[in-house]
Amino acid sequence: MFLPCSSSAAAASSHMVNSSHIASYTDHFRSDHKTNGYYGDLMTSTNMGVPSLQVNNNNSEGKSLGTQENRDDQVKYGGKKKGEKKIRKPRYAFQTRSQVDILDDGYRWRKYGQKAVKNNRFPRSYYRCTHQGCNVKKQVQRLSKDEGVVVTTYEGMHSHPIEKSTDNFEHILSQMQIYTAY
DNA sequence: CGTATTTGACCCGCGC
DNA sequence: GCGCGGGTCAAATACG
Repeated sequence: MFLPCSSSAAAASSHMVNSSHIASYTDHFRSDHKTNGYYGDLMTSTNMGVPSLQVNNNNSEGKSLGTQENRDDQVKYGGKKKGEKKIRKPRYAFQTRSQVDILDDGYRWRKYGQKAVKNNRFPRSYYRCTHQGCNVKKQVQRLSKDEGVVVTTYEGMHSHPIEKSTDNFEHILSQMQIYTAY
């Protein structure tokens, strides 16, 4: 995915989160033996190139939900998709410690929703990649427990190049810390 | 004026 | 069947 080059994101914040548990995003995955390790690789690539950042491996169950998705699923709630597989799309979450929720990863995102999360006084924001034909989604939410922590969940994979300069991305990398890869 | 965000309504799966 | 929680749409609005 992103992170085209290894950047010098050594700037670790003074505080870090050990008790983070992202694993809750792997809620549904069991079905479909489709499990191609494919997405696992994807995930691995998330923390690629980023040297010296602390990977939080406390969540022993960082499984890579193996279900695949059909990309052209324009499911508007008027007409369901072809009614094929009801498999879940894999999602990948990582949390960062940042003051701002909107971490610019180089892609253009259009916000399409915001919902309050239960047991969380902060809302969750839903974004979609604006690139034509790109259905990648992401959602961003903040932990109510520790408002300094932002959880970003990606869904899908970009099939087009990044639109913005990576310099900026390195810049944001220097401000955040990735704790979990999967 | 075109594009992005806001926001309530709507859809859906699930549990009771 | 209904209510709830999570996710999405789309009209209105804000913004450059």
